[in-house]
Amino acid sequence: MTLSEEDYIKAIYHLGKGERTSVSTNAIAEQMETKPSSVTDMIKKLSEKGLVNYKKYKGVSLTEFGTKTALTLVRKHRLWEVFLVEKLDFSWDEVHEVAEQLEHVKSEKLVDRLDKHLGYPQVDPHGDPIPSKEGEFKKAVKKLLSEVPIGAEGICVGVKDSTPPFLKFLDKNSIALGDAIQVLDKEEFDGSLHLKIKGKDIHISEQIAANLYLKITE
Amino acid sequence: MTLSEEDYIKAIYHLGKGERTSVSTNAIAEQMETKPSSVTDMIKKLSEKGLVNYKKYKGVSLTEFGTKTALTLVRKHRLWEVFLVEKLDFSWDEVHEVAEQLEHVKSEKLVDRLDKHLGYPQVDPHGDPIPSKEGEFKKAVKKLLSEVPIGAEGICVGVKDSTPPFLKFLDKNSIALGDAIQVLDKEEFDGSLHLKIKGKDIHISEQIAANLYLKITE
DNA sequence: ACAAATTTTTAGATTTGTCTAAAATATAAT
DNA sequence: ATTATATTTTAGACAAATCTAAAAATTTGT
Ligand SMILES: [Mn+2]
Ligand SMILES: [Mn+2]
Ligand SMILES: [Mn+2]
Ligand SMILES: [Mn+2]
Repeated sequence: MTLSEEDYIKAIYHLGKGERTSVSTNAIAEQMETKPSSVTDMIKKLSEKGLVNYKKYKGVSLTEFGTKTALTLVRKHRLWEVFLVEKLDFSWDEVHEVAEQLEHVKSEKLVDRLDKHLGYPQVDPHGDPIPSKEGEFKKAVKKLLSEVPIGAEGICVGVKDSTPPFLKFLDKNSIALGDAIQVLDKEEFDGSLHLKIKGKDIHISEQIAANLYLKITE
Repeated sequence: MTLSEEDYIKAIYHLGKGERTSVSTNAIAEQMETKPSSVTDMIKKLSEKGLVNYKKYKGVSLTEFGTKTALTLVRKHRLWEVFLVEKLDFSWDEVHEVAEQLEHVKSEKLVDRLDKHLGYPQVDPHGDPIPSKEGEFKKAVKKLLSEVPIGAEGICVGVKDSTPPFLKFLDKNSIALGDAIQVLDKEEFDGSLHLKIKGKDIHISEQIAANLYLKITE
């Protein structure tokens, strides 16, 4: 498979939310930052190769083989992201572009050894699950911190309230996007939470919790 | 620069032994496993871009810019080779193909961080020197172990006598291609050598030393 | 239901990198 | 110095991936 074919397969996978749903030509074009006519050409090729199901004007979906291929790519992408953050001290938000290139390196041994080197991580730096070699993985969901059960673990991936006062509050309490968060306890009384963030225990009000998104797997 | 352009530049660099000597179309074609006509086409493009000096029928040589580009690629290639051997436990002889792909990943930060992660290595697993970010490096020479001064360090890269008896001898004494060797002492009396190989001290006769090639830098 | 708007596909062109076959040039042999 | 051989370049073609412009099919709105 060429680099381009691989990126199309990944795009179709992500647009279909990993569920082999039908995806439109225009949606793919937008995702790939290309023209719909180019997408049609590529879809035909992928169809020939048995990676997608395609009927003219009726959208496209991944075959089982296509899904397997996509999962292998997602696995590689996310393992490289972990490598960049854990081993090379890249930050959360600068790994994607590089992983987008590294994912295309062809060597099964490389991926296996990388996985081992990283200690078989389950999630990438964005909290997204890493498929196993066999293509199995837990799904990730994004929830408000206030709606998550005690014991939950995840990555802080967004804010609901993005006004300066709230962002400043987060800064002052050194809570940042990309941080791993664990919910230690919840006060029934006021809905406030005890968290563990980067080793430290902190306490936040329900109002804060209701404005932070957590990505959790399982 | 495209992947293909990069591989051509590297090929010209290696064929010219890093000395900006003139290289023939056929030599490049052989190295790249392609046809001379394809090489001519590519040379024209590289010439347009100021990477090579080219006059019809008169061969091609790297410009200063081309040499700088080649050194950057060689640096990346060799750093990835070190990574594969040191961090992912690849063996000496299986890293080249993968590094051939990894070298094309575009991210200056990635290379810098990789270099740091590896502890700023000076040579790759084949004993070849790794150019600095500025493109400086020591040259590597291949010499018989018997002709090397006391104190020399290098990588065992070949045998002069490749008959089964000699290879069996090496096996029995656990000397293998790719091993780092240091010459500790030489007996004036019989020319025999004291070596350090993979932490262990061993003693070999001049006859053995005269059949082992060492790659040493500087 | 039918016209209008949108989406998707086709037709034809372009760029990159490659190829084969033939022509041009350079090198070697007599 | 000619001829023969080898090397290099050109001419023309092709596959991959893209684009624009136009046609076809689908969806939407009334
Ligand atoms: Mn990619
Ligand atoms: Mn990610
Ligand atoms: Mn390469
Ligand atoms: Mn090497």
